[in-house]
Amino acid sequence: MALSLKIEDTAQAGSRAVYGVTKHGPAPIDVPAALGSHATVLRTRRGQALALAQQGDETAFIVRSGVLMLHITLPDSARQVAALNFPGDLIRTGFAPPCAKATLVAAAAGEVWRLRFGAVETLAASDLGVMRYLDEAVARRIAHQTIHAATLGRLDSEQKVATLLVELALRTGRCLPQGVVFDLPASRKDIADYLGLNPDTLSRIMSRFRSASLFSHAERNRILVRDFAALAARSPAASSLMALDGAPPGLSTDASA
Amino acid sequence: MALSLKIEDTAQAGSRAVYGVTKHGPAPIDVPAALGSHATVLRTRRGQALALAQQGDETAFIVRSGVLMLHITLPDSARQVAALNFPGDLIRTGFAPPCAKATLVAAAAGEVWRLRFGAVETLAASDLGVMRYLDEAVARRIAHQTIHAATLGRLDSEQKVATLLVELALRTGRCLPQGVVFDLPASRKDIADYLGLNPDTLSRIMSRFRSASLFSHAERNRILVRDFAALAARSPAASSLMALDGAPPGLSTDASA
DNA sequence: CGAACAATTGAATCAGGTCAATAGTAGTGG
DNA sequence: CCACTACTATTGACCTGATTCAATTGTTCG
Repeated sequence: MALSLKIEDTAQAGSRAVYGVTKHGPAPIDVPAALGSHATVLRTRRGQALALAQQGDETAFIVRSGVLMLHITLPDSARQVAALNFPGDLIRTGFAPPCAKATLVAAAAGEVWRLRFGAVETLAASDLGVMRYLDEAVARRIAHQTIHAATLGRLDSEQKVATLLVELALRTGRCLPQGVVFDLPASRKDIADYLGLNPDTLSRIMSRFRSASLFSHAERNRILVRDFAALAARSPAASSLMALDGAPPGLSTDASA
Repeated sequence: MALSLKIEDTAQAGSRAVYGVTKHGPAPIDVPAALGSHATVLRTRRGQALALAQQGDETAFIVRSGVLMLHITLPDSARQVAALNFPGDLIRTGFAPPCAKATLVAAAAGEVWRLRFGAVETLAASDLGVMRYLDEAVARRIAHQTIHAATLGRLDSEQKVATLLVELALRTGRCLPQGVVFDLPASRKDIADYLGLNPDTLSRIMSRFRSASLFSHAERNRILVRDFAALAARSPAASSLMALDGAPPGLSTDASA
């Protein structure tokens, strides 16, 4: 059961994303190592689907690197990407609503720990650090979903896209002298499904932002934001996200003045 | 600290709602009594606001009866009702995103337990029942928010309203021979804010549903659904909600065949 | 009874969705 | 290395569902 990371998946386009992701972490609480010794380590590839439940048991997943999306499809309805999960985040079988098609899909190459939730509970009872992590992870997730609900329900499409970009910059971005760089972790379709837009509209808005110089494409699927503050100004959720996820060091957060 | 329910708040329009709410409960796990002995019991009145944090401490609220709404207002944005909380549900200070105006408002008269979250954690470490309740309550909430995200992001306005009515019927409805009865727990404005609609649109759709005989107004703010199955058929989330919250006994859930 | 407010409803507008045509971008096999 | 195919993304023209605005009706409460 102990960690045996003899996996070589520095494959494809994975490595860089991983570095970027793990590097900056004023993330509230670290994942207790105790959980690692009970986990099965999974290596994910972009697009790979993970079974949400392991042989009927309630299962927990902890993202170590990369990004995981939870896809939900209600009967007779379009798909919704319910959540993006970044390193440190926790997902449980019970988080997905019953009677809906739910899939956990890796958006980027990365590492995921899988645990039986029963084992996590047992651990939490004896190890206060684990309990704190669980409570903290869950509260952060709910706060995020709350922001996301406000985004879906009350923002117009430009604001929605700006909010996503801020979120990605905060959670997967690297700060370079020229600005913040991050990868779009999914296809236009997936991103549109996360924001409750359709892909055409999303594409239009990205073009609009690009021509307004809010960002530029370093290369395919990679985005460079020169002026983070200008981007943040377009998202009503920016300040909440920064408070929740922490701003990458050196960013214009403080320079908001 | 022990429960001292010497409160007479059978006031106003409260009583009936309360009965309806508490009666049918195939609700997954009951709130452990152990929590009650550490709780401050609050009596709520419709419209009353509760402070989300108690003197800076992380605070937990458990709804015993009535309905609580979490209002969120992102800067420069319209208000969003992030969640409706029914009996058995748990709310924590940490669930509200930082940097946003967050308020906990009672939609109906009822009873709420307030606890320091630290005390809850301590209790959970020694009492497995409490831990189970917490995990369960949190998972249910996230599953609900996931459904809500899909509702906000992917359903049209009729489906949104149908989904809300199903949710209310399941969680606060009473089954009478003529059908299911429940109260609208908030003003049109609040309900619209929950669904990401504007009040005019909501009103139009309610009228449309009424003239399609999907429901009738027994009295002001009270709704009678004769044919629950017909209503459920309009909401893609109906089956998920029924699986999550349990259908009121005698309802056409089983008769879906 | 009348004032303040909540809900309904119609008409005009617009943001975003739909459809369709085009242009990029892998990936594959000669 | 270069076609060739299968996708994914972009963009324009058009259309529709939802919002906005405003006028009206209904409800609550002093």
